[in-house]
Amino acid sequence: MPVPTIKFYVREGLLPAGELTSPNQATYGDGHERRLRLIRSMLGVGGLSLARIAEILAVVDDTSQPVFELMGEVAGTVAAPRPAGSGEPSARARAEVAALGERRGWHVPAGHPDGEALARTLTEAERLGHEGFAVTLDAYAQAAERVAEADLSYVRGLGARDDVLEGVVIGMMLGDAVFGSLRRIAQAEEAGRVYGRGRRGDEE
Amino acid sequence: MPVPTIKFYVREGLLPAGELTSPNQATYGDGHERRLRLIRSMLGVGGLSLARIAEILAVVDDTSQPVFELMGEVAGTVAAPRPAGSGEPSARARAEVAALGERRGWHVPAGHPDGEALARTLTEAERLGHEGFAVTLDAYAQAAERVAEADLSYVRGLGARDDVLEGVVIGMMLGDAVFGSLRRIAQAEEAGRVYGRGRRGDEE
DNA sequence: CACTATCGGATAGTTGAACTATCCGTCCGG
DNA sequence: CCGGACGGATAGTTCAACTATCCGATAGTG
Repeated sequence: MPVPTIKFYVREGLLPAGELTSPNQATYGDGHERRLRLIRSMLGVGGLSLARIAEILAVVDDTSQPVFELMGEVAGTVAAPRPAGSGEPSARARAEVAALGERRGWHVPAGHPDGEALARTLTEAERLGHEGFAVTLDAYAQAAERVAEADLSYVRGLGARDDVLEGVVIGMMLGDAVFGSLRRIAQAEEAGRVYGRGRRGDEE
Repeated sequence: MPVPTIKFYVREGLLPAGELTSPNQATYGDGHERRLRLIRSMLGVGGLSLARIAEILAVVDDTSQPVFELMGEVAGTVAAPRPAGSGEPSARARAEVAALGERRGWHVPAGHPDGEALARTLTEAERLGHEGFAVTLDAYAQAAERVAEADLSYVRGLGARDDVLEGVVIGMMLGDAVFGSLRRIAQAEEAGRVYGRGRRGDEE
């Protein structure tokens, strides 16, 4: 890890400065290394911007609140606010989201950030002529529930506050990456089943 | 859509030039608009780079192969080759991936691109002190299978070749975005169930 | 038929994010 | 006691994705 980069992160407020032992000598500890690794992972695996990383770290470092209030906060902060096309979701997409919430017994009130994000994505699908994509929503939702269960039970197994928050952040990022890979494998598998040996490369 | 941007896309080979009717007049059609919309969506919702978009479009435009051979190709091209940390996956991660493939009856030979990507992500988890994250793999894999089924059955409902390929591309991107939103909603829901009203914002 | 606004094509400049290099003054270590 | 590493500040670099300007030709208007 190049030194100038670390200096840069300190300047940007992502990494606390070391303890000054004298005007030009500072000492770094375990926490610094851990934090640095976390930053690099969010950047690499998570694909987050430094600005977003700074927000997340701010939440993680705010010790003034109980842990589980913060969890949702962190999860929400991890959620990427993609440009996602134009802007406002269509009424139809909103209705679809509301209906889905109803079916699954979810609490997704109007204006819920993730609900809105979902509606915007569905609106984008409509604009692309794929309004039928919404038929997959229930299967996706079931899958999401299963993953969320696994996530939560993993997080519950973590001990201290810092570990939990970091676990949420990391679980969010790694989970996305892991699921992406698994999804592609499963798709290839399914395509093979449906269409008979749809091979991907020259393997097997 | 600003004209200079379109010119730029044409220069980059993302968008075919219009039919030249005279040295300085060209005509654009339906396909151009459709293509442009697709590009903007990959850029926005999918968060892909122009370089990657160009690769994907090249595959979509290559009419020399049967449709379902191309499907896996497109899916693989959509897969983001994140820096994902250092480089080589750990032996342990590889073993974990192989074991998972075994349990699920998947064909994931050594060197399979998505298998490797998955192993790299798990290696990253280890480096972050979360080797236990792997216990969630089976739940994730089940969820991935469910999603893949839904994806495939959606794609089967599309008619012509172009529609199918575009559907794969779009389904991949939209699916990721949709699943991300659903996952966060489901997590909040699950957190609420497990910890009792873990609220997210000031709603409800 | 003249004339100007517009188009296609090419070249060059801008913006923002994430670094990277240089400089300067201090102080630790040999 | 002195050379070289360190902390801090400032400025420069690189890359991606645009954006603006210029040029010559032509299409459409009067």
